[in-house]
Amino acid sequence: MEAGFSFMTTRSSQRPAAPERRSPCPVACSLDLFGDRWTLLVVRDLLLGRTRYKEFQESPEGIPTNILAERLERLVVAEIVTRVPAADGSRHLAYRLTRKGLALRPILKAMRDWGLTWEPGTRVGLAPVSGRLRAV
Amino acid sequence: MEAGFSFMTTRSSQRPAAPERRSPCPVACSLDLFGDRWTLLVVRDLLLGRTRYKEFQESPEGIPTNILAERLERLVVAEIVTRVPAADGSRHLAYRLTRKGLALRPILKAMRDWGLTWEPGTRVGLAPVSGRLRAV
DNA sequence: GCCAGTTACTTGCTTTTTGCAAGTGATTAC
DNA sequence: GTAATCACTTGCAAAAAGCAAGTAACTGGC
Repeated sequence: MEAGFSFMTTRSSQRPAAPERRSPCPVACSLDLFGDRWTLLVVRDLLLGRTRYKEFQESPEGIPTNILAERLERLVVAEIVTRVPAADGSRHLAYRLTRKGLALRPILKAMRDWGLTWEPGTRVGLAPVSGRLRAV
Repeated sequence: MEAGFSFMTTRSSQRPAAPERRSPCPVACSLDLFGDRWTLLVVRDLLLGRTRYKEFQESPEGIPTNILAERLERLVVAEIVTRVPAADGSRHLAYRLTRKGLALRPILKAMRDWGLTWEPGTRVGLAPVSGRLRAV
């Protein structure tokens, strides 16, 4: 419901206080936020200039739609991503990385470099959109 | 069974061929290997000089023992970790990062830096063991 | 040599999360 | 006005996580 205008709702004002941290370790805390097989792929897509729900769905890994919705919500709550109106004037949504989200770039870059070096058969597949941001 | 000598068994010779990759993207491939809430915490402990099963269990996050066993096995199969005899001459096991595993350091470092910068309340908690390796 | 304790796990079971398919209401395109 | 698209939600089966308990091999003290 209320899909097209959800960026105007109070959805992000629900603050879950503190969802319990396993330890004060910054690595453990990071993993509590994005320690799963999908979240950083959405961040990768965002870093490559993708901004819309449908674009995330079209990535080659094929994220299930319910998981995509849940991860986007988690990223918004964590203030890594914000919902904004789409740039094209339509009332569709767009997702954008906050400064906190853009700061994830070194993590993604380190993962890409590690994969390219140590996992044979991997290669940079997704092209950055337009000229918005260079490769992860 | 046969705990003390399992590093002499053929356990690591069972090769699962290729456990299906979601895409050739190096980030997706990395997440297939360690995209969960626990695996990189074990790698963190290894980078800090911890080498034994019990030491991993004693980390503040409290990894469940069955998950620890499964993750260690996966890391061994992925050739990120090797099982070796403990240094103290006893017949206990020790786990050590391979070159491939040591190459994960930039990822862990980027996560630590991000957490320290963007997640208030986090701090470097685990001390490196003896002089073996400096902080993640 | 005997017994208690430690190490490195395994097993069983319940809860949570994932993954797939189908459905839905608002918006946009023709 | 009708069909298609967008951004989801819902339902359900399967997989994984999480907890507790158990266990074989080894070690340490007497």
